[in-house]
Amino acid sequence: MKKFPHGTISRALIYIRTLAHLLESGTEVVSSRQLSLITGLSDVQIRKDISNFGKVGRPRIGYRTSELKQVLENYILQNIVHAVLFGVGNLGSALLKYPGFHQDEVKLVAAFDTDKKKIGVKINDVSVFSLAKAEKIIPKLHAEIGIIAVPAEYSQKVADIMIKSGLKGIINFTPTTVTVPREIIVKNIDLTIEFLSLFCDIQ
Amino acid sequence: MKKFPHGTISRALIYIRTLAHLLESGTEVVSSRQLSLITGLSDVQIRKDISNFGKVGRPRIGYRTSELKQVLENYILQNIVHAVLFGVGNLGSALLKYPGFHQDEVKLVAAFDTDKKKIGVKINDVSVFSLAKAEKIIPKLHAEIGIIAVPAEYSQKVADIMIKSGLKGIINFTPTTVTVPREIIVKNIDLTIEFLSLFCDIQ
DNA sequence: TAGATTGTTAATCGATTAACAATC
DNA sequence: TAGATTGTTAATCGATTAACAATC
Repeated sequence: MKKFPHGTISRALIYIRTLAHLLESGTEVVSSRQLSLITGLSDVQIRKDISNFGKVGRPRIGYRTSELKQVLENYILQNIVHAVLFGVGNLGSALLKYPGFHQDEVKLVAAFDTDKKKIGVKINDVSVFSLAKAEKIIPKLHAEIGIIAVPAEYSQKVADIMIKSGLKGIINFTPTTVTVPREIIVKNIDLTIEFLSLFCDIQ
Repeated sequence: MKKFPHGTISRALIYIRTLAHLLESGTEVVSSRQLSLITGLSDVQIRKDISNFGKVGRPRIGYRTSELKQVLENYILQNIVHAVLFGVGNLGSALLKYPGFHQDEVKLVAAFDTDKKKIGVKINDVSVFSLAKAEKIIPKLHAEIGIIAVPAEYSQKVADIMIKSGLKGIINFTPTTVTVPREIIVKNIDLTIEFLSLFCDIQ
């Protein structure tokens, strides 16, 4: 699954969504040009991306909507991603209720917090456990990814727990850099940086 | 502000944060090698990034912490970014309470919703207005960026209102593509895609 | 057949990395 | 001076874009 250019996976997910919409509206065949108009990406890039997954289109005709969707999903969505959440504050709660996760792609399987008022409750069918039990519970859950949504000063502590628990990927919503072994992959989603870099772009 | 490589701005914001921490702990001078160890970025990249902002370091010595922080901030943080929020649901409420915005860099100046129960309330000192009044209110606020945090099916409608209101940048949290004029810049933050692409990376 | 569209190979572009000269 | 570190110029790398051949 490593052989694709970096952005191809993200764009493939956009293609899958777009194809799902087209299928709903009964569109059976679609060209790269049409996909380009919908997604704003260039038709060349769309064809290049799709060619990574095999020769699925027909010259002169385009792509069969359902076939292309199937092919992309076979490569990318074979497995549901199981994630655990650390920190059930405002952001954490919003993530537990995030409607995009309620489809079949991403599933939050547990949440952890240190606040006794939160421990034991269920939010959107996900149980909140004591942070102290994380290392015991997580290995049983087959989770791959952990989400850091705690206050920034605890992010490293939580990251350490995640690594001990066997998680392989971390999504860090705090505005801090966490230090992890090389084989662990961290993705930082820093909202302030997103705003500021967009702001620089529009200047 | 356009002349910098694409990632330089984002990384510069990380440098600013790191330098702030170092300053707090009384570190007066720091080398690119030390910054590398803290941030996980390479020392060469750090020097290259910093060189975009002038010759601020001293060979053999390193960078003066406060001076470097000042220089980076002068380029990047001259202005506060003013943003307006569309949609005060779970995610929208979390954004209104996001502690990262309470510093000086990003300020949410208004929120809009269609739910009468929400209109008129204040969350974290930000007033929630009727969506119908957006086009009247926004031009008076000097806001630059709009945030889409409404249900996905309304994202295009909200984007159209944003454009009519004179906003120049859009941060779209819905898993949809919005169509906008070329001069408007859209940044999509699609949490499902973030999870899935991280998942692909760890496979 | 002619025309449209895919998929591939080559060219371009931008960013990262490496090498090294400048400098305190 | 010798050594360490910056900052710049050149090399590398990867991704995007362009050109075009293949094909229905």
